[in-house]
Amino acid sequence: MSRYNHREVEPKWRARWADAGIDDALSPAEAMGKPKAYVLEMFPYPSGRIHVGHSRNYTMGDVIARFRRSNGYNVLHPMGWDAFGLPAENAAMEKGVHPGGWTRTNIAAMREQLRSLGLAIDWSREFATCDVEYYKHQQAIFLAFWKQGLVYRKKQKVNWDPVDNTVLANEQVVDGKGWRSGAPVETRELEQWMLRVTAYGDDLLDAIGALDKWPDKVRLMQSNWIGKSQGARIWWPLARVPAELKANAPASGQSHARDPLEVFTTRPDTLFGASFLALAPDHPLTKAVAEFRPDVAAFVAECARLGTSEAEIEKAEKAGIDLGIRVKHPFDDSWELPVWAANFVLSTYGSGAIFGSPAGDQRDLDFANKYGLPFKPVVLPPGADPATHTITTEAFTDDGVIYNSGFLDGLTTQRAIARAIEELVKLKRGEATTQYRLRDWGVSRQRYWGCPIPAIHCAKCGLVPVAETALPAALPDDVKFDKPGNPLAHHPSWKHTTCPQCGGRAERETDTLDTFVDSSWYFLRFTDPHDASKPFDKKLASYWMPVDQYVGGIEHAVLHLLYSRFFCRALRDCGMIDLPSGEPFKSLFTQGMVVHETYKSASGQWLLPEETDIRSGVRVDLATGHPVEVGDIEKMSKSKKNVVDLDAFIQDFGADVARWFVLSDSPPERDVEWTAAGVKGAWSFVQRVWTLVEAHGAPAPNVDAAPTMSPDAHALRQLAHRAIESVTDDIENFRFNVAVARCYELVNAITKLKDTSSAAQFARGEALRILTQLISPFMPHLAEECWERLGMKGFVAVAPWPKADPALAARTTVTLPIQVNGKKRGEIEAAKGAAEADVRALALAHPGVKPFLEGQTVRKVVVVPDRIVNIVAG
RNA sequence: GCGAGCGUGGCGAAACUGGUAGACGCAACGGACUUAAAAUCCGUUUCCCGAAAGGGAGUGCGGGUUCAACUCCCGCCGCUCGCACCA
Repeated sequence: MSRYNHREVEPKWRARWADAGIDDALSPAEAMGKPKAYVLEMFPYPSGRIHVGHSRNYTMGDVIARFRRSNGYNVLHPMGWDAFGLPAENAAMEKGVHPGGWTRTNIAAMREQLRSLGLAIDWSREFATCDVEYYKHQQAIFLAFWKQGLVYRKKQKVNWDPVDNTVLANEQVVDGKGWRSGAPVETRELEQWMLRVTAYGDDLLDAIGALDKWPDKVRLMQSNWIGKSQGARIWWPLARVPAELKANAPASGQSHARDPLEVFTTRPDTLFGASFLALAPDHPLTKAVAEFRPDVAAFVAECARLGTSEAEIEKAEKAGIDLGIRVKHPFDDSWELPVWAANFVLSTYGSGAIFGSPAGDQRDLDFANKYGLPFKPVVLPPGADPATHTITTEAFTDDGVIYNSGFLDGLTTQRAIARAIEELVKLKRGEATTQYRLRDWGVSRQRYWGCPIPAIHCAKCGLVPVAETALPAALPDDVKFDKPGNPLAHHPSWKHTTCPQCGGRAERETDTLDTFVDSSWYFLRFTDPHDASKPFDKKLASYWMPVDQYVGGIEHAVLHLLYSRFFCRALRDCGMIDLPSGEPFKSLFTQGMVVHETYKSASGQWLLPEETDIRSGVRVDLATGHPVEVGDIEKMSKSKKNVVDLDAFIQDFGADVARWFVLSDSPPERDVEWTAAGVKGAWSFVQRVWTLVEAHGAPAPNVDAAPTMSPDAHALRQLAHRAIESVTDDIENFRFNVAVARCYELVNAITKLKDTSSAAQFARGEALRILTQLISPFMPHLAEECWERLGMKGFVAVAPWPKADPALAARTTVTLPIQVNGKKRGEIEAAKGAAEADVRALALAHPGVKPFLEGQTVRKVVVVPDRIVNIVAG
């Protein structure tokens, strides 16, 4: 008997599939009424090589794609490359290679790796976002959005590295310093290109309700991100301001020295509990005061220093400074409150100012306690006594009844909010408003390796779109990374052009687009990937969209998904696609990571798993023989070296073992730990399946065997048909680990059947064919080899998915556990659907039950049909 | 701080709308085959008492609802994830 040789078998079948073109999607016409299924995994960034951890995401999508194909769907399952981005430029600076060349090399390597996994991907549709054939259409889309009023320019704060002369991404700021230069990062305002996502804010929020095939977690994260809150804006008239502020103010027009201070609140009901106003450190009024007060200037600088990383702000203790300004309470002109600047007020939300109502907000209370500001409770918790209720260090933030609050006394929180707003409107001191956390999307990046923004700066005409006929605005190849800043801006000739309107000399925009733009419509391009004249054909996109199953990591739960949802709405409204809902992804699955132990050598270096081995129970460093420190189990990552290389693994064990392993054991949404023992289990399963199939071969089926079938053989047939039902259901519901367990059960049952009669041979052959089909989405190469060995024609990959024979899958008898007072005392076999009275009689007469009923009165017998019997006695 | 989720054998886990807790895999142990080992095959394996038959306990802890709770409710403890202190 020959051992299964994956090194021969796997490439053989991949070549045959490719020759037959079975993985290519059919056009709508060729599909001839087949339903469509668009299955997509989030496309990868071509960072270099892939490790086994990456394979899980693609394998899950592949199982779904293959399963749909077997069930008669016209499947689109494409792959491409999210190929623009920072790492390529870093490589250019560090290794002196061209970002394009580096990216292409990586793509070539990763394509081969993905191919070797045996994924049923339509490679004819492959593209990379750095292909000019892709991004020129992105520029067209940008121009369409511009026409639609969704594009504008605005000054925005950025992290500026004064040494490298460049804008830094948040991840490039380490401890407030530039990662490369080490210089303290400055905040600068730059004119940035913006996309008006907020135009769709309400729709993006409301539509989340209809995304019923998305994880609740992601839906929640999306709605928190959009963050709609109802409340009021309130104007607080200035009562007293420092003389310097007045002196610096212009004589007329708007001025912080005269205009009321605007504050947003969701709790206008607590206005009578107000004890101070607090402004963000970069609020215009704070800055105005800082101009003549060194202590305020120092405070602002201190906040800016801490402010680069959100985590640091979070840990920072509440701090503030009195600005020497007094305002009048909106309900009582004689009541004056101090205005402070405080580090916990965000300039980017609302108006960058709050009123502090310490008894009803923990942050305000902490702040008031720290600086000795007064406070009084105004919300009475349910059941509390107004005479004794006090607040000291813990604020009461829930709903209650308002007191100590003049005309609001006695109202519930909700009614008091409405009443307070009514009064504010009457006094012209405020109004109801809706506030969003969602901000417009800044898409400008001052970098080379991205899609150029198709705009021209003309001294005469101002900002002018590049003419559509002049697209693409292609990236120049001859760029240098030898000096700081954006290479596009340094290029000697690229930016010089003529104005499309006046024909005069003008300059190209040198900003490129955020790579999230690239990934916001790639799934549309896959529907029509080679269209030279437009981004995609409206009919094709409308046929394939939405993506029926999207699979990816939870790390994209907010931005990528939100931007894609925005793009689809905007494209719909530009008339480019028929997608009434505007929703790109019908069903979303977020998969868990592959994790692995980490190893550190005696000298503190991270070690690759293959650089270690277990010697007499202890894991040692192969280079030195010293024991290694076994660290935490973490997500596979290059930096911790806890990765298993895909090529080496496939060479040793085969793609099928990797695919089977990453889907075994752990539920797909949870992390799975990669272990040598687990690999061994998957490997021996492959061998077991092959051994069974090999031994059985392809005997002529004995069709009239059934009447003389032994009970064991019949039981195998039943189990096989039940396995069809279960695995089908499990794949449908993303329970791959359970599907795997069912396949093990089937193999165990086939192994156990020792009967060699021809009827048993028939049952065994049937079970093996079923097994082969059930494992085919998981281990496609092995399945093809088995299919052939079993004498079947054609590819198992395209064979119709098996259907369970209801007569065999159905259960005729059931085992009913008998409980006495909830404790199991025996069980009986009964016909399915047996009469309740019969079951009750059998249960009461059961020998295991009787002793427990002696001397007891049977008070009740609960019979749950086909489930359980519980006798209540006492 | 806020929000969400999770907690089941030595380990990864299963258990449909409340109905036999621990399917399946790994590890471990025993056996067969082998000169031996690996591989493979056959068993055992939640814990405690017991030679066995059998009994008792058991799904983080404490309560509750129910004939019946891993599942539902209340209160704790622990862990993980997300976040922009969102006023």
